[in-house]
Formats: sequence, structure tokens, C-alpha cells
Amino acid sequence: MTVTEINSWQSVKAEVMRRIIERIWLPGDMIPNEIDLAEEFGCARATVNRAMRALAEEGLLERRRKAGTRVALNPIRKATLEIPITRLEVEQRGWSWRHSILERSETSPSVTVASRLGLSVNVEMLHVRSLHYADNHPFLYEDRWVNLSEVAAIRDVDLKEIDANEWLVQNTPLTKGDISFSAANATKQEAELLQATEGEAIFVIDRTTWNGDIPVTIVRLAYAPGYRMHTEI
Amino acid sequence: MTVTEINSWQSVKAEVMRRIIERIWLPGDMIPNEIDLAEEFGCARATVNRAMRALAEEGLLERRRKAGTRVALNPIRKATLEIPITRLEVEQRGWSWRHSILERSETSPSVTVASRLGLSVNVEMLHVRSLHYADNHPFLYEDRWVNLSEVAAIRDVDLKEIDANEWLVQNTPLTKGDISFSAANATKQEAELLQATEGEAIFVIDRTTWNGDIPVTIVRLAYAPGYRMHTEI
DNA sequence: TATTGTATTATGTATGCACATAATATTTTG
DNA sequence: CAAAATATTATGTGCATACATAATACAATA
Repeated sequence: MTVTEINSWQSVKAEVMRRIIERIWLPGDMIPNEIDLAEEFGCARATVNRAMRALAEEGLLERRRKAGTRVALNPIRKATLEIPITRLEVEQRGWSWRHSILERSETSPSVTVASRLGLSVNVEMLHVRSLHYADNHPFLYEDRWVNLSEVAAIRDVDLKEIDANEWLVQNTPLTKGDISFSAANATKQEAELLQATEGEAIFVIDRTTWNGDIPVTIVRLAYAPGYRMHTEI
Repeated sequence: MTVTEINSWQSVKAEVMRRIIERIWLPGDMIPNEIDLAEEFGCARATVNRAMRALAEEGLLERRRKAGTRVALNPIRKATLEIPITRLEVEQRGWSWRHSILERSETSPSVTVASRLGLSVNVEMLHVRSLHYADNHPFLYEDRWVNLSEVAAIRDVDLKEIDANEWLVQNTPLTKGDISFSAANATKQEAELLQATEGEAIFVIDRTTWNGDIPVTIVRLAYAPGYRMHTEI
């Protein structure tokens, strides 16, 4: 055999990908079954299976029992974006991070907040507004509500020392999250805080998280102008 | 044994997740090695490995050879967002979709476009500007450049019939993509097209895609005011 | 003491085999 | 001929074993 053996799942994956990229196998095409591919590549079926599973997870292949495997028609490449801790995000860019607490109060939520969490307005919550800096420039304005009946321990945390999000991430299990991204014109208050001009376009993330079915926190993150969220597929 | 045997990788995964969520294993903690877990659960090491690998891919565990496995300190819950085809996105919301071509020309790219693609300005590209409507309301303004030397076939496509993105997704393999999300103030032109007011905050997606190392297309998507991108984790 | 070499260890991967499961194809039955 | 029962098939999973690899701990050496 002049053929180099393809016997690691990574090389099987690479070879299958090559055939897709070079359009030897077209979108929608059925491809040979695992047994045949294993024979062709000179490896075990489990090895082929490992490679194919990886490609299916990436969205390049569609697999169904008995029906077989085909090249995906809409390679809906799923972009995975990480929900970062602001401190790390800032430090990763080589800037120094600090944050300051603008408000910290224990109160009952507004109707809007309560309804979005599915809670009564009588529940006691922690309301924290804070500003994150990157190299002493305003970077992010955060407006957060925390469900105190679920996360009572946060009462005793000094949020000047540790960011609320960072504390929550490390101290409460979060099983479910709801995130939306949008653009908004800076309000007068936001503009002042972020050293922007009123009406300037601001990137906004709204996030609600639950532990099981119990709402934990709802937060609105308003980034200083120029912020870009980036990902690769 | 009164213990129900945990012998499928899914149940191993569920049990390990339970221990993390219920804080039996804390963030940063080392957890037992695969051999011990296999013994405890009454299954093979390969089964434990399969489960642990899945959890590591989800970001809940951090694994290193010899060093062992620990609960991730920052459970970087990765949100996966699908890169949709606009027509489907609109139709999924129950609206009717149509789009109109504002410009279609074959020309050489601007310096900005060329440099972002890593191409010379002498390359011939297809420049398409189009407007997508949802229920006859402007939904998305799209400004796209396509590398004709890589995707020559698009010359003969009637883009009034099929959206460029949809055609590309179905007819060229895309192996790599670069996506960024940001907020911008609507320019006068954008405001007119999207029936917005000048300066209104607009959600923008910039996307570049490659096939292997060859750039295929670069596109800027400007959404009408009020657009939200949504995902769950 | 600092550096280099070596042993140890936990995860990573490959293999052969067996059986499970889902979906299709085929045959039987009313 | 249509509906139900049955066979077939491709992927999915589990197991035991073996060896590979990376990272650490520890000993040997200069």
C-alpha cells in the first residue's frame, strides 16, 4: 500500500472533512457507512465513529440510525460564545480592571423585573449597580437584581472586593440562562457613566439565570461605545 | 446493592453534574480519577471517560493528563448560537419574507475589504447590497462582497430568486468563520433604508467566512431598530 | 544547589467484540 | 390491497485490553 494509513480518529476526521471541502462529497450526499470507511482507512469502526460523531457535533454531517450519514445541507455552523467574567475579559485584553459600586440596596423589585423573573413584587432582592473600568476608562455599566431568597449568602459579601457576577458564578450553580443581545441609544445617565454622548449606540446584553426553576439573577450589561463581541466558527 | 447501577455514559454524566450542581464537588476541586469513578459506578473506564469528555467540552470540567480532572473554576457556560439564514429567521417568527437587490456589481474590492480578507485589491469580487423585509417592513440591510475566483458559479445565479447567503450556505463549503457583533448609530443611508431615524441604535453583525484558507465572503448585516439576538444556555 | 534524567501516573486513544436501538424494507395476514 | 408483523441494517453504546502521551514527582548527577 502506498497509502498512508488513516488510523487515528483525528486523521479520519481530517480526511472526511477534506472530501467535503473539495466537494468530492456534496451537500446532501450519503457517505459510505462506518464499516466500509473503517475498511478503507484501515482502522476500527469505533475510530470512524469517533470522527463522524465529532463532525456531526460540528454540524458538518447529519446522522440517523439505519438511514446513514449524509453531508449536511445547511451547515448551520453553531457559533459558541463564552459568557465571560468581565474582570477576565478586561485582563485578557491586557488592561487593568477595577470596578466601583454605584448603588447597593435590599429592596423589592420593580414590576418589570419581577414579572421577567416570574416572582412576586414582595420578594426581597438585592439591587446592585456598578461600573467596570478597563485601564481606568469606563468599560461596562451593570444593573443587577439578585434573588435573596435563593442566594442569601450574598448579603455578607463585600462586593467591592469581588464582582457580583464572579461571586455568583463561583458560588451558585446556574443550570439555565436566557441571554439576549441588542443595540440601544445611550440614555443621559448611561452616557455620563460611560463617558459617551447621549444617544450614542451602546451594545447591551440582558441575561437572566436560574438554578433549576428558581430565578437567581437578572442583569443588564451596557458596554461603552466601540465594544465588539467576537466569536469564531 | 440498593444502588442503581450507573453504567451508561449519560447516567455517569448526570451523576457527576448532580454532584457539581449540589456543590458536593466545589469549583476548583479535584475529583476522583477515572479508574476510581469506574469502580464506584460499576462501569468501565471508557464509559467514565466518555462522560467526562462531554462535561469537559461543555466547560464544566477541566482535564489535564496526569494532573487529573477538576471542577471548572469559571463554568464558562458556552452559549451556542446558530448562524441563521435570514429567510428562515423571518419565517420562523411567522412573518413573510422577501428581499430586494439594491446593487449588484462585479468590481475590485475597497482597500478595507481586501485587507480584511487578506486579498489583493486586483481580485474581482461580487458586490451585493440588499434589503430584507419581514411582512413588508425593512428588517435587515445587507452589504456583501463575494470572492469570485473562489465562487465563480455565483455569477450565474439570479439573486432575486435566492438570497446570496442562502445560496452560499448551500453551495460552498465554509470551514471557518469570523463573526463580531456590535452596536452602531444608523447612518443617513441606513436610516432611510431601514425606516429608522438617523443615529438610531442599530445591531450589526460583521462576518467573514473561509473555505480552508481561501476567503469566500465578507458581509455586514445591519438590523432594523429593535432587533434582538437571543440564545439560551 | 541547580539541572538533568527517569519513573510514575492520569488521561487519551485504538481495537475487537457484543449487544441495543431506531428506522427502513420486506413479508405476512386480514 | 392495506395494515400489521417481522427481518434487516446503520448507528449507538458498553466493555476489556493495550499502548500512547503529557505532566508531574523524584532521584541522580555535576
